[in-house]
Amino acid sequence: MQPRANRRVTREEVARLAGTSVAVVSYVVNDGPRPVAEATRQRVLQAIKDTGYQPNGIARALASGTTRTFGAIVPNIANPFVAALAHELLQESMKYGHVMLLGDSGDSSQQEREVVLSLLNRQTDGLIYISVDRHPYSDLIRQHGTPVVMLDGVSPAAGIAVLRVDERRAAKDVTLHLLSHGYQRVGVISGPLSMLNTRDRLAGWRDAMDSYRLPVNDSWIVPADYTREGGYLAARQLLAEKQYPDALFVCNEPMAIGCLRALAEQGINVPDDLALVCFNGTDQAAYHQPSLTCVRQPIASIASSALKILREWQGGGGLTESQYFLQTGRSCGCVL
Amino acid sequence: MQPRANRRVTREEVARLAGTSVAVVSYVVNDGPRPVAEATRQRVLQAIKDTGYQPNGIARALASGTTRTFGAIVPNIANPFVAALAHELLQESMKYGHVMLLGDSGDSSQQEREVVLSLLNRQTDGLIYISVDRHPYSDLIRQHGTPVVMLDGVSPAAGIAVLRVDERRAAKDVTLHLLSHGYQRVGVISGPLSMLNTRDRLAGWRDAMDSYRLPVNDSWIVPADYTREGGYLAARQLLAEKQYPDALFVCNEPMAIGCLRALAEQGINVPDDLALVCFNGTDQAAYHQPSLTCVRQPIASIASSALKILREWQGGGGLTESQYFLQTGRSCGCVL
DNA sequence: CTGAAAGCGCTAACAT
DNA sequence: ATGTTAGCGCTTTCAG
Repeated sequence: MQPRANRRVTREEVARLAGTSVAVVSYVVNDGPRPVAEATRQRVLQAIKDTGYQPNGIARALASGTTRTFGAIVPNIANPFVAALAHELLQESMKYGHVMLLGDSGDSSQQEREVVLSLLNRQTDGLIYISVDRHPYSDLIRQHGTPVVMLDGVSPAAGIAVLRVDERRAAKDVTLHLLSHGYQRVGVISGPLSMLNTRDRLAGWRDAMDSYRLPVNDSWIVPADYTREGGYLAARQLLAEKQYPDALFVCNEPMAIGCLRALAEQGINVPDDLALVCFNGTDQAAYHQPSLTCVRQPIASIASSALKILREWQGGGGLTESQYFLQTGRSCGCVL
Repeated sequence: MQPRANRRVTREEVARLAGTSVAVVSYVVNDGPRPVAEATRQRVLQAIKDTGYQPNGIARALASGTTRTFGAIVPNIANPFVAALAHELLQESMKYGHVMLLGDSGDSSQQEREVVLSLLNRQTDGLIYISVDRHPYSDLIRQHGTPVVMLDGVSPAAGIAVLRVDERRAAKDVTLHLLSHGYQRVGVISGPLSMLNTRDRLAGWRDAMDSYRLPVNDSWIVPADYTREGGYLAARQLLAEKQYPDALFVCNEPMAIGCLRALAEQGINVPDDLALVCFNGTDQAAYHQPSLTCVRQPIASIASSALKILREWQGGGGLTESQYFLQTGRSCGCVL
C-alpha cells in the first residue's frame, strides 16, 4: 500500500547528495554514536536542507527499539481534572522529545480494554494508566512488558508502578475543615460504590466524623456517577429528605458543580444554608459561585514524577505518594 | 538497544509452532490478502494463543505504510471546548481501529512548531490541526504530504482541508439574540486582535449592531486572551468605564466564566444589570449561575466529518462548513 | 493454498 | 573518520 502520493526523501538520497554514506548521515542526524568531521557534517546538513529530508520515525523506532512515544489511558479526557493532568503530561513528555498517544476509554471498562491493547501493540515506551474502575487490565500490560505507572488507588504489583495521593487522608482533611466550621451533619455525594477511590474517600469522611464523635447517617451518603448531571440529581435526592445535612462532602468537582446548580434552583444558599467541599478540584473551582473549597492534586508534579518513573524504569513496582493540598473557597463557609 | 527486558514473541515463532510459514501467519492475523485453509488457520490461531503473540505495530507500520494512527494538534487540551472535541475525535478514531497522538501546543506558536514536526515524523495517517494563531505551519505539513484537516478560520489551500463553522454569522446570530431582548449597548470581550477567529467574531458582532442601526463604541471592545483570568480582568476594566454596556458578547466560554466572577464580585446581577452571551459554549454552560446563552459547535459531527475527510483523503483541499446552534440560558435575559 | 524472499527506512556493529 | 551491511518484525509479490 502506498502511504502517500509524493515520494519521500530517504537517508540514501541525502547520502548520495552529500557524497557520503548512510551511516554518516545517521551520525549527523542523531549526533552520534560516532563522531563526524566538521566538513562532512556541513555537507550532510546542506544536503538535508536541499532535499527537505525528514527522518521516518517509524523506521527509526523499529531499528532502535524505542518509539519516543508514551501512552496515556484515561477514563474521559472531557473531565476537567483529567484534561488538566493530560496537559501537564503532554508538556512534560515534550521536554524529552516524546509525544503521547492518548487513549480515551469513554468511561467504559470494555472500551478501556481495547484502548490498552491498541496502545500496547503500538510499542509505546511507557504507559500512564488511569482505569475507569477497580478492574484494571494490568495483567495485559505486565505480560507485554511495557513500563506502566498507574495513577490510581490500586495496590502496586510486580511490574506495575503506582503513583497516587493518600485519598483517604485527603478526604478526612477536607471533611475536618468542614467540621472545624461547626457543621455537624455532613453528608456525602460519592462516586459509584464499586470504585476503589469512592471507598477511600468515604473512609476518609468517616474518619473525620469519628474523630469528632459525630453520628453518620447512611441516608446522607448518596452515590452518583462522577458527572455534573449525577451530582445534580444526587443533590435533588438529598434535598427531598425530611432532614437533610448542613454540609456536604462531594467526591469530585463535576458533581459539586451539578450540586451547586440544584441548590441554586431550590433557592438554597451556599454556604449559609448548606456548606460544601469537594475532591479533585481544578482551576475552575475558584470561578464558581460560590468558589469551591476543595482537595487539589499537584498535577504538574504528578506528571513529572510519573514520566520520570517511566524514563528510569527498572522493571519495578513501587508505590509513590504525592502530596495534596486544600484550596479554600467560600463554599465551606470560610470568609475570604 | 534493547527495548524491553523480556523477549517478545515474533511471527516466526508462531509459524514454527504452527508448522507453517510466516506469510501464512500474516494471512491469518490480517484475514488476508490471501485465503488460508481452515485447518491451517486453526493451527495458527492456537499457536498464537499458546505463545501469547502480539503483533508489533511499528513493524507493521513500516511494512504497510500506514500507522493506523492520527494526530491532533491543539492549542491547549485543558480548554474545555478543546477537551470535549478531543474526546469525540478519540472515540471516533477508535471506531476505525485508529489511535491518536495528541499534540498540545501549550498556547505557544513556537511550541506548536515542534509539535507539528514531531507528529509529522511519526508518520501519522492524518492530522487534525487547530492552530494557536493565524500563522499555522501548514506549509510544513503540505511539504510532508500528510493529509490534514484544519479546524480553523484559515482559508483552504492545496493539500489542506478546512472544516469550520461560519463564525461571523454565528457571532451575528448570538448578538442579534441579545438585541432582540432590547439591549442597545452591547460590548465585546474579544480574543487577541491578531487572531483570525477574533476578527470573524468581531465582524459578526458589528453586523448585528449595524442591522439594528446601533452605534458601536470602540471602548466597549476589550481584547483579552481567551482565558478565564483574561475574561475576569477584561470585565473589571469594562466596569471601570463611566458608562458601560448593558450587554456583552464574550468571545469564548472561559472568558465568560471569568467575567461572571468579576460581575458577581461587584454585585452586578446577570442578566438584570448586564446580560451576556458567549461563543463556543460547552456542557458547562448550563451549570453556571446564571446559565450561559452561547453559540455551540456540534463537536460530535465535526469530529466524525474531520476523520472522514482524512480517511477518504484525495490530496484535496476543500472547505466544509459545519452547522452551529444557539443554546439559550438565563444569562441573556431569556426566562426559562 | 502455501512458501520464499524482497523490501519498508533506519541503527549500529563491524570493517576499513 | 567513514563505509558496508546485517538486522528490526512485518507485508506482499512472486513462485511453486
